[in-house]
Amino acid sequence: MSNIISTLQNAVAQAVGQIYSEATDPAKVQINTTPPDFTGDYSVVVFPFVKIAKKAPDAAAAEIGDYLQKNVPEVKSFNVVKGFLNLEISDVYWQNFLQSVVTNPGFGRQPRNGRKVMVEYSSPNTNKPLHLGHIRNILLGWSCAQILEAVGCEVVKTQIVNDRGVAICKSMLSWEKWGDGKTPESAGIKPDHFVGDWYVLFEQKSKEAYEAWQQSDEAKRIFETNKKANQAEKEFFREFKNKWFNEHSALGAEVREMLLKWEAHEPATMALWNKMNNWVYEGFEQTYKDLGVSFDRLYHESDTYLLGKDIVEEGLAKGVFFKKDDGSVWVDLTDAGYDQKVVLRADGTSVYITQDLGTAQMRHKELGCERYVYVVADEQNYHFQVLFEILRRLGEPYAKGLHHLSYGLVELPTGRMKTREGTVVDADDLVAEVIRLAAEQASERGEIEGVSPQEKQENLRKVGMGALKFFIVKVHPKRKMIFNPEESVDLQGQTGPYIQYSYVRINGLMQRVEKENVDVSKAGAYTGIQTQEKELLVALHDFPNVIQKAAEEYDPSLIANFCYDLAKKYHRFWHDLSIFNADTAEAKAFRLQLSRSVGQVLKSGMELLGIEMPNRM
RNA sequence: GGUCCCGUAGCUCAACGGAUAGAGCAACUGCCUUCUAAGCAGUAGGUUACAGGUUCGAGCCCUGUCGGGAUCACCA
Repeated sequence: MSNIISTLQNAVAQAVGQIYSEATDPAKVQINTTPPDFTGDYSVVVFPFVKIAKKAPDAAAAEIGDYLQKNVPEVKSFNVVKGFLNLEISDVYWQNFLQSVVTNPGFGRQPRNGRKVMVEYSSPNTNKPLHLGHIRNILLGWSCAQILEAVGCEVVKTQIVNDRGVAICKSMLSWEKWGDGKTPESAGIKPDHFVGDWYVLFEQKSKEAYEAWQQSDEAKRIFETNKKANQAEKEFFREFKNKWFNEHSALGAEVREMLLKWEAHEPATMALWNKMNNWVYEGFEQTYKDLGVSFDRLYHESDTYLLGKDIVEEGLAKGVFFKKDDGSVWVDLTDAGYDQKVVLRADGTSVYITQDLGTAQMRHKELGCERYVYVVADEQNYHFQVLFEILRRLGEPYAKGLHHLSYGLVELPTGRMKTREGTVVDADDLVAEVIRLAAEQASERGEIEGVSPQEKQENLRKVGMGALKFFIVKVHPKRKMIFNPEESVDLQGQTGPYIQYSYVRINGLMQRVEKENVDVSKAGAYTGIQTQEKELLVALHDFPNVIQKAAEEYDPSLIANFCYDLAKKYHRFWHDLSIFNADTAEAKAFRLQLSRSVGQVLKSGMELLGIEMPNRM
């Protein structure tokens, strides 16, 4: 069944061609939904045609409207207000449309189109558990993957684990020195948190050592000789911290030693590294499971950190890179508005971007995707611009399919999350908290009959997670978002549970239809569609377009807003009109079918956001 | 300082260049004898940071200004 929008676009273009003898691109014809205060379902913007028509907007609108009414069977009537042509679509069209939705559970989704896309949406470090920032990253990425699948792409969901380097060595060293052989099991702590605790302890010990060192004569001497004019001691030492760690700290020396042993594959170090990383993976797995996400392919930095050196050779041969006297290799991107950038150190070791170049190439060989989407916070915008620019210059065949899905940082009402100040919101804590609050509010509301304890718990989990996920995913990715923990667990208003509740209402109706064996075949005979019903139909009709747009823009918030809007309209419909007790059998059947469609679309839309629907609440 | 992003109701967020800028939260007021009130309806709240420009029409596009953030490492 064809889309009414494109039908109207074509017809308007045809009308303009016939009446004014001027060709118009149908795709450029603007069709909007008519605002509630006016009569009509869709409105044609006729201003672009007034020049062609050489008439006043109202006159042109009337002529086009007249043509549409005569030539397009779906157009029942029209009216003209201030140059806007409002069209009313026939009930027959809406009846057919409703029927087509009811009989098509996959409404809104496209068949497979043969396009393969990779979405990398998690890249955690293995020294600490996941936090709120990771949650936004993960939810955005997961949702985009679902949306891309819905428009027909084959999606490969990947994770790249930063499992090596200084950070994990700190945790390792800390556990080795002070861990006393404890394990997550013996300590009764979730394994990734266990590892994170040793990292925190390391930082603490290091901080204490640094403060003690600052009292030494050596420190005073360094301060006096190196301080900037008028620089306070406190500020100087804050800036000096990294240098101190690298050049003066005993712990720092030990960490570097451990890193070297790791690079040399020293067996004991490798064993320790494996042990601790496996603890972390075990913990991550639980968190991912709680968040309801999964990956098709895992990459480890320990496997990829040496990649990219061939590319450097290749780039040198192609003249994209150049070598400096000291032997370091650079790329000059100043003509593209960027800087010069090192791609290989003088000693031949890689830098961050070298590794990313290598990984991109390796992954393309392996996966052969058309597009590669990296879901990474916007602090790395520059890095990805540079990375993509280099790959373009190298003539990599997939270069034009690279996309950085950049999202704004998550802040608390009190400002940025800071590890040092302990304001980081832990992912597991947050998940537990939203479910606890859902349970609390449910119990205030009283028991629901006929629900088993397991089912009840399952529904509470869905409601709690629905609140959390919707709160995060409803915000446009690009915007930095303020995360207010209290608001995130709200269950009323513009929230996940509000949408779930409309679904639960529908679910209740459908169960009754089943039980009472209601005959809905008379739905098609219903006449006189009400505005509350029409609103729903128009909204439903837009679902495929919204998915399409969300896919094009990598923007799940469009789906979230769509679902909220549809749920809101359904609640109004529910309140204003009787469904089971409708005046006629036709109205009852129609409203039940309409409800079924709404439920189906809401479920399908929320699924694209990674949000599940409870049966009861 | 260069580059990029963001400034919309007290707060959190919407609005393919289209009609009178919309929701939720918070505040106040109504609506459960009737399909689940996690709902519905109403009141109040705005010079869309500011100044210009482009056009039939600008929150959206262009220029400038002011605020906020990110980034400009041989760190990752």
